[in-house]
Amino acid sequence: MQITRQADYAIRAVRYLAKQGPNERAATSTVAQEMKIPPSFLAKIISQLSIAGLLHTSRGARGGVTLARDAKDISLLDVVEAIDGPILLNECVGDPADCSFSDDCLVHPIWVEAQETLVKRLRETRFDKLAVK
Amino acid sequence: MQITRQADYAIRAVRYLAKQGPNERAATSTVAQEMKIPPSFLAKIISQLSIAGLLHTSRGARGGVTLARDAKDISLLDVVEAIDGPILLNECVGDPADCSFSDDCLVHPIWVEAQETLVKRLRETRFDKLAVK
DNA sequence: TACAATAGGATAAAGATTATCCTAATATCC
DNA sequence: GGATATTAGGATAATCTTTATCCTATTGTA
Repeated sequence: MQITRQADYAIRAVRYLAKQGPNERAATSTVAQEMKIPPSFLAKIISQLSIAGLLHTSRGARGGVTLARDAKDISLLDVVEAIDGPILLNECVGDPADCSFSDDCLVHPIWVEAQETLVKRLRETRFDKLAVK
Repeated sequence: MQITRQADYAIRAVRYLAKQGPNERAATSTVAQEMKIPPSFLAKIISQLSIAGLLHTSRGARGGVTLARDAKDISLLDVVEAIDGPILLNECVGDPADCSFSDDCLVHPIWVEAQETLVKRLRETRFDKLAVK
């Protein structure tokens, strides 16, 4: 019942990028150093965030990473789900067909509601408020 | 970001026991069959729930399992934490010393609050409302 | 052309999860 | 007392997830 360390690293990286101007680029190695993330691991994470459309990357000398959109338009949920996949408190919430008790299971709606509350909270939280100072 | 299947099995088992009278005992094998849980796996789970003080077990012929207290005094949180350990949305919530950014990390309070909300919801939910019909 | 940077594949160690099986202990019933 | 039913708990193992590292290829800049 925990986000992975990868997701935490991803959050750190986006926090770092959120303090930069939109035309500044940071090298992965710089972000890694500043935010205490294993550099070769961060490369993978940045790649995933880029595939998810949250970051723009550019190669070559003077290349690097920027946010793909304004920090206020990137949520904690965006970043966590880009790395860990959809938040799911219990298997049955994603696919009620899994559960043989689906019809009369009184726990199911509890998980659904608790999950919605959590997801909502993470979706409301944007990186303009989380940026590294 | 998911409870384990073990925790889900534990919830099923407690749901089953919650429909019994306080002096009825169910054999692990019966619970396993009714709630579709691998029997030898359930034995371990029941053992943990018993250590956690949620169930009473008795050996020998006519032995079996009962709730250690009234269903209304057992929460979803009790059962989940007995199996999966404390709910922790991110490592840093449990031990801020882990995190080198503890002082000025703007994400930390978000995790704390979201976790508290989730925990509260699970603590409020009692098995008298969840019992198998 | 040299250099700086990301892209992405292969590999691997460690840990968590999901079980199964066997023997021991213990309580009940005849 | 002996047979039987039941939990207790240790050993084992397969599979998956997580957390990385390293190497080569590609690409952009000066």
